[in-house]
Amino acid sequence: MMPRKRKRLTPLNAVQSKPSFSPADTFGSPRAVLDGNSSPVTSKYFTEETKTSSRLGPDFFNQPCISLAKSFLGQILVHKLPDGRELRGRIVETEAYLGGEDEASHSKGGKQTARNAAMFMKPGTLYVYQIYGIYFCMNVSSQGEGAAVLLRSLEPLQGLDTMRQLRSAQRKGSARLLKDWQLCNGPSKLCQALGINKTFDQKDLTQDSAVWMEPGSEVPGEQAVVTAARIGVSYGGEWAQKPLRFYIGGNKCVSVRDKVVEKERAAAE
DNA sequence: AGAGGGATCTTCT
DNA sequence: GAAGATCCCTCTC
Repeated sequence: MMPRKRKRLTPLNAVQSKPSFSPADTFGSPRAVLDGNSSPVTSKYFTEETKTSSRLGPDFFNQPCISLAKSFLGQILVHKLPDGRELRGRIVETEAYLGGEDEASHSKGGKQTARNAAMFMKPGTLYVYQIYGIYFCMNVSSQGEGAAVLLRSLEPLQGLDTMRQLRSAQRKGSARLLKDWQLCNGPSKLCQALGINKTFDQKDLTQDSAVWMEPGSEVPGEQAVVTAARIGVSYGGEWAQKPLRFYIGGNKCVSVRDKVVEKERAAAE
């Protein structure tokens, strides 16, 4: 009968339609800190090799799922917006979704569908899917048939004001200011904050010009990594309990902390 | 601090 | 036709 209402703007549209700048985004000091990429880096004294070499390559992504999930902790995810602004976040929480045997994975039973095709593509391929009709979650394909790593939270590093805009766009109480640590502390929050949507599905992190990963300067040691059960997968039977979630202990931006595991950890000192 | 419900729509049974 | 790798708001303790 009646056509369905459509009132929502996609986050990316929202950003692009912004007046190209945000007062808060401009740095107070004349000499801005890291302006990242952008501007004409035409100095002949700086080869661009230093820049391009900072992207994580195929060798990094070509790891078994669990190994990759842990290795992601501390690395930097970057999205360069169409207008040149770069959004950066440090990965602090991930989940491993193994192949066919994993009952909680979209690739359970080894079934490949139009939606999960990216899970079966080469390591470093993004798998982005929509959930609950309104949010997105982003994964990175790893070694192993149908295996991928879900990115659950980031510590925002650069472009925080843009992130705040993107996150507030759809929120009712947008007047309420989000704290820095609340910008990316959840799988769909980080997608919203970085402007990641379905169009990023099947993109290659080792090749794409708009999205990539960089090696972080502060990578946690084994000691600092907390291993716990995955979130929101109760339908997965015994697989729901398996320790396939990893996060940096004590980091404020982790979405869900496992107090029991952390207590055991402390006791094991 | 924790429980409960609504939003919203693609995907697969 | 039902459920979902979520988030946010509101209500209650």
